[in-house]
Amino acid sequence: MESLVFAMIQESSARPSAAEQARSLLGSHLTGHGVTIRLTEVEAYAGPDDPASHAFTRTARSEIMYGPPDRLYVYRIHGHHCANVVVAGPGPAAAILLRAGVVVDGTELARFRRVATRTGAIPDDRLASGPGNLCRALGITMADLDTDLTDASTPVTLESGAPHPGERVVAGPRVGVRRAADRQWRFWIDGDPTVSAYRRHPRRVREPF
DNA sequence: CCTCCGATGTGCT
DNA sequence: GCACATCGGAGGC
Repeated sequence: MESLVFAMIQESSARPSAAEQARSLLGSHLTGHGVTIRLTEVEAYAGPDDPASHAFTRTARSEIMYGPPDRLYVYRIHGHHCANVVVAGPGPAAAILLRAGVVVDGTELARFRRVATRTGAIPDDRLASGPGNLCRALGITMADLDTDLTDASTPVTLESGAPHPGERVVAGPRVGVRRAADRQWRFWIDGDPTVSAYRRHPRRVREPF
């Protein structure tokens, strides 16, 4: 059986790129510890050919990206958690960073989790906006590292879906990355209020593909 | 052991 | 627009 994300791409018999698989994740439902979101913003990260990817240097941390697909890769940055879906790309390693979503179930629980870090009310469209906020809303921590997302008995699961009729998918450069900043590997649903604004890395470097 | 540095979020100017 | 809190990964020594 093919991987979850790969199975959603119907045309093309060739192995889909990380970017194609990222795009195909939009509209899918991700459930984490009682909260479900519909994905609206994702980014693709590849292997040794992608200087912005953790898999660019193969270490104990990035090893999971070289392993089987449909596993959850969680890492910490600046004190926050970020969640990725490992996919089987044409290269030796790839994962999709989950950047934002609309909460479709467990809204009260998501609000409760987010309130801990912020004063005052949080608008519903900000509950899972940004990779760190997404993880906090869904209760995703390092304890969820390597979760099999196709196993319904785990606290974190992924169900395939697609953008609603009429919704447009757009692409742009990945947020906050220093290297390979010209690669248009970020995908989002055009006009969705949960999608974050683009921010350049303070010391962005140009990189020939 | 030590230094550098982010796939970030928030608040302030 | 900018500053900074914050902390583990990675690599140099």
